[in-house]
Amino acid sequence: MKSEKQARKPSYHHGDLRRALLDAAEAELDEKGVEGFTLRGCAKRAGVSHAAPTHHFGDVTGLLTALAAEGFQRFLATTTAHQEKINCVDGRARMTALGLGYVEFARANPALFRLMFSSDRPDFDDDTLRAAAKSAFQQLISGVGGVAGGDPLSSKEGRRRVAAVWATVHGLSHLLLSRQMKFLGEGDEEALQEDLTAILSSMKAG
Amino acid sequence: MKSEKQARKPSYHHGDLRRALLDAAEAELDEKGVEGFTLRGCAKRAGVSHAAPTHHFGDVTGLLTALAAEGFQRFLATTTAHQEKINCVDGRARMTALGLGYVEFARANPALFRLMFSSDRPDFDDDTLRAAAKSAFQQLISGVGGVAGGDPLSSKEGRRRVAAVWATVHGLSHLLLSRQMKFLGEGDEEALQEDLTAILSSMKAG
DNA sequence: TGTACATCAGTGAACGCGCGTTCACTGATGTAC
DNA sequence: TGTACATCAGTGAACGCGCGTTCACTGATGTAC
Repeated sequence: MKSEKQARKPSYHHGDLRRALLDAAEAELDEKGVEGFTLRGCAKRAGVSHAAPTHHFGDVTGLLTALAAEGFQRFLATTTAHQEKINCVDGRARMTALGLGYVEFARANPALFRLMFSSDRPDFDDDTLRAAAKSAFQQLISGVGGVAGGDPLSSKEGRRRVAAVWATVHGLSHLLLSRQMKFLGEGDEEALQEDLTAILSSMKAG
Repeated sequence: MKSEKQARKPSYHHGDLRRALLDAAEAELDEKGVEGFTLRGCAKRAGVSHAAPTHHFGDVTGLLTALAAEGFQRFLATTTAHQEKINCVDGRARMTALGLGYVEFARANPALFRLMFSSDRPDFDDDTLRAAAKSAFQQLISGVGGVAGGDPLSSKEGRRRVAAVWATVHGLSHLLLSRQMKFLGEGDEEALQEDLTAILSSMKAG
């Protein structure tokens, strides 16, 4: 069994390099962007030789795939937390909370968001990543569509409603991240929250 | 003066390499994606040595910047054409046409769209690119906001309306391009057009 | 409690590759006289 | 119309760089006896 003293002192073995590499990869991604991400930079940031990640992720695609999968898990946790926070059974209120969670996740994790939604570097055929993404999408779809009740994807109108809401939150996320929608919120965090809530609440989705 | 015969026969000088390189860059972008784009691949595609582009664009950033700028010009032309095609003065109809043009441009020029909206490889501080992007955005904002009349950005409600519509068309574009919104249109082009029109028309923007 | 040994998780040197860029050059073109 | 010359727009070889990956290795750990 590993004592605390052993865990603290510098050791040849890292302890939890997998975790450290995922954290480093996210930081690297934030700093360099998806396009500028490198395995070597990531290993350096984690304080290990650049060959070390191989033992945990195989190659650079493996690392980015694992990171994206974790991103979808955290995404799901964020939207779920937003829904639970309002503690309300009203479908429209829950939909708005979900949408706010979506945008919040993007703003809190810009690089991760881009990796998950706008990059082709991860392997989206990977089982773990597929499953994580599917869970997130399914919650989104059912949550958003739940305003009218039933399976939203079973009717043309339902699909259109889901598409409209999803597109709105996705577009807001992208445009806010790339700082193209500068006229919203006017620099004030509270004003931005108000604007987002108003936009989502006013959607004709029920 | 250059005769037609001279223009046709292979020559040491290209004739219009600048144009050819922009076309090649777009094809290269389509095939390899923004992340996989290289100057060398682009030059090869245009049939010139990989040092040739330097004379026209300086470096790889210069080429991508010029391509993005041209993208915004074509973007503006597309949305304008969509508006003019309906030949109608009704603000809501014009807004819908604008939105359809936006999505259509993205679908017709996926790689270019990503370069313009989701990449950091072009130099967005470049004067030409800034001007082209500004024109496109301004037409979008005034066109979308024009439903209610006046300057949409001068009131909180106006800004929110513009944001909602812009986010919707931008989000639709992204999600359609990355094939994440598979339940829309159901593979049929006509059905997709109907869906998009319905979504845009139903927006509470006036 | 010791000891031998298999396995795990790192190191660091080396590899080949494709990249953007630079450079001296040269063929083609346009212009002055 | 001819000629000299400057400029333009290409070539192709060469450069250094950082990248991902491979490899033999070694220190650390866990386990069987």
